[in-house]
Amino acid sequence: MIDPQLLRETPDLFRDSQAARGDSVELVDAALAADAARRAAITESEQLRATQKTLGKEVAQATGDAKAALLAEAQQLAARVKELAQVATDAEAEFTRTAGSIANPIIAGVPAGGEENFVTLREVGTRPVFDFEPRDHLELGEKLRAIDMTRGAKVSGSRFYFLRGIGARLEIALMNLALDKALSEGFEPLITPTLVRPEIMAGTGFLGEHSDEIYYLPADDLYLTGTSEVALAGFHSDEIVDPSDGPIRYAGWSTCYRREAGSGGKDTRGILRVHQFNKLEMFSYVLPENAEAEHENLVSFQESMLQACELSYRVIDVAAGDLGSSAARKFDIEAWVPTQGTYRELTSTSNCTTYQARRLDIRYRTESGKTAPVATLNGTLATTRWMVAILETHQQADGSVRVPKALQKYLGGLELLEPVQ
RNA sequence: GGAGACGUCGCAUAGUUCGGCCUAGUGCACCACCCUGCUAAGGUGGAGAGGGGUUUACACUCCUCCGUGGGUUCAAAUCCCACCGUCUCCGCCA
Repeated sequence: MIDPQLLRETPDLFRDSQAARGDSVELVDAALAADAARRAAITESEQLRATQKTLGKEVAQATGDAKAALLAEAQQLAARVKELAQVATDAEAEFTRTAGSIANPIIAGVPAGGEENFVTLREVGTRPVFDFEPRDHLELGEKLRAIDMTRGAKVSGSRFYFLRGIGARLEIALMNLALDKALSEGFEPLITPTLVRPEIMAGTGFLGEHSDEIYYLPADDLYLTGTSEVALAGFHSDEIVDPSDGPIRYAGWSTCYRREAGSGGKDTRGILRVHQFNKLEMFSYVLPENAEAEHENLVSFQESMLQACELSYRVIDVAAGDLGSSAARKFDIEAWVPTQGTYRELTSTSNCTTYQARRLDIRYRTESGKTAPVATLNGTLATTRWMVAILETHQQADGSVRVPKALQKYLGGLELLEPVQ
């Protein structure tokens, strides 16, 4: 939810943002009109309500004929109060509907346009060069007996898989490397629920544009989360928190579920795009004025993870039209995937400013003692998908895979993953 | 799944019988000041959340909030219904 006061004071900020995203600019004017209507309706309704309360007290004290007369008057007034209350409720709902569909205004500098209009901020590391024909991650995974797609499909359908043996160990190692990184940066680890209530799902903004991406359990009216961001944002919903001494940081470890409804036929090979995977997610609650600095922090933590995995990558500033409605800016880090000859997304980190917090009612106390919404940020620290880049980047001619130094201690000192006959 | 008890402004509680004097009282904790020869005690005052109006701001003022959402009524913390949550017992179950 956007800031209604900011909307009133600087509507052009929202018009420009909507335009850069390729969203409706007219929505801004509709919301402004709805806001004015809403406030007028509230004022009228509340004034009449005040009259009714006064009259009610007179009724209680009156006796006899006077009471009967007052009662008749009060009855009529009650009907009118009810009408006006309904008008106010409707006006409020209309404002919520229009203003609620306006996306978080983008931060100055975010490139306008769609998916292809991203700006590359930097490229880091050297792309691997092979003197043999490199194998893709699935072929490597099968040779190492690390990934089993066939049995995954047998048990659960397409886009499901088993991580097996060294594959299972490699994922756990990666997750633990990420967890230690998170701990060293002051994140409190949380193992989160992966089934959440509708209001939490809606509060994080996933029920809008992404609703067909989400698994839903109608018998229980619960949603399976596609990221622990949902639970981490809901963690402090309806609370007043204190980020005055620095960011409140959580690292959420969870399995993630995605329907991949709109991606039929895309990335069908291997574990690049699957229905279920594991992820360590960073989440920060910060003072609004510190949000951009924290955003840079999260990116730097991610970069150190990619560097620890000895991957070649680029950091991109995602274009406005490719941002979720909650994000005011998003940086993705994409790793070089040799057999695809391109970069693929391994992390994503969004600055949601106060947009998400306003919807989930997460506040802090300002110095004057008032409450105000905090800013929230989230970003990936590791996921199952990283194994794609790790396997392909560090492969050798015989199908073995070199283990990045930083991961070795999480694999009992293992330096090389070797094919299983 | 069955039976029962419960849910009040940070915490703890009063109020619900029988609707109006609840503008929700009290204690603890908290903040400011005062007093006090000192990590204590005492005194005075302040202090919940959300939203309107009016303000540069402060202040003032009005409305809403007693788990959530409906309903009855001139009037609901209080009566009715549904839902959510917590606890106890029983049943079932990795």
